[in-house]
Amino acid sequence: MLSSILFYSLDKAIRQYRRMAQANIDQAGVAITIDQWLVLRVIEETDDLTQSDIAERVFKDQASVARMIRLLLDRGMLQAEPLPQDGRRTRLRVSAEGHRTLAAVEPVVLNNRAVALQGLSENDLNTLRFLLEQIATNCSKQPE
Amino acid sequence: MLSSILFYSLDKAIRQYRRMAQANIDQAGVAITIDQWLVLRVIEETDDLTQSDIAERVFKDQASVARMIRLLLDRGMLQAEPLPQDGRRTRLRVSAEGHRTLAAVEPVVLNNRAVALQGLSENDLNTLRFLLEQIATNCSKQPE
DNA sequence: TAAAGATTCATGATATATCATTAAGGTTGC
DNA sequence: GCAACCTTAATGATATATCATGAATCTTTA
Repeated sequence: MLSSILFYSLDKAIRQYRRMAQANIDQAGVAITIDQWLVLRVIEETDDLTQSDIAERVFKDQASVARMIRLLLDRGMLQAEPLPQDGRRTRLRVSAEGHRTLAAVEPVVLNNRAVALQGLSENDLNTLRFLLEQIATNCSKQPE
Repeated sequence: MLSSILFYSLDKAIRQYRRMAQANIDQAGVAITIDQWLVLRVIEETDDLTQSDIAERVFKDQASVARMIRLLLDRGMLQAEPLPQDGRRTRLRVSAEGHRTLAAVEPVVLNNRAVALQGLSENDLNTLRFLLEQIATNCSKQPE
């Protein structure tokens, strides 16, 4: 039935996109995953977020974000300094290496999007976004 | 920009759906993940598939499918018999326990879909599916 | 029919998803 | 000022995603 095909299509679209996107990043010679890239970009944009804040923005789990941040620190993309006003946290900043990586990924991401959305009009995109938001809202409304 | 919001919405919709769906399955007291359920259903529908065939149908990787099948076997949802005509493969069949599980999950899945798609018309669903398929096609066309 | 090649499945490595829990550090209320 | 409570981050456990590779088993072909 249609509704089952729908979720299949949804899953398929996002997976194909992720595969293509990651393949293109790899091929550009940049060593970062899409998910790490997303986190790095959020930190670049807004300083001074907690892991939970970041998780909310990238729509992931705090535990996932904690591990991604650890990886980004290990790879020298991020730097952490202690925060005097709160001993639990650190202040995260994108390092020079991190900025270089973001700059290198930027055009690849733009190209990925352009490729993925070929043949879709502005109007299509708006429709799509509206319907997807509706689904997300429906799903979060009913925690039962 | 719009295209970035789009992929965010796509990601969000599928994640919210999966969270809700899994939560409702858990709450129904059935011990299976959505992904395992999907594989089990494919095997129920069509006997005598290779792991790669199954992977293609559920849009996953052969390696992922191999591990899910192992789990389903361990949990008694599936049974495997050797195939005389091909020593590499086994014939997978849904066990009685597997059938019980599928039956228990069925109404939950139908309800999940109904909840997720509240307020969307038949026409909306068609539009959505068409656009998502377009994106998937765009992404798979360009492996570069 | 033997060697080369293809298919099938399993598994290692690394990353992510999710839930649960822990430990440490803040905040509040009395 | 201390006890109860909340937040923050880290981590364990389990499942999945992906790529790569290995091993066993067909299949082809010369």
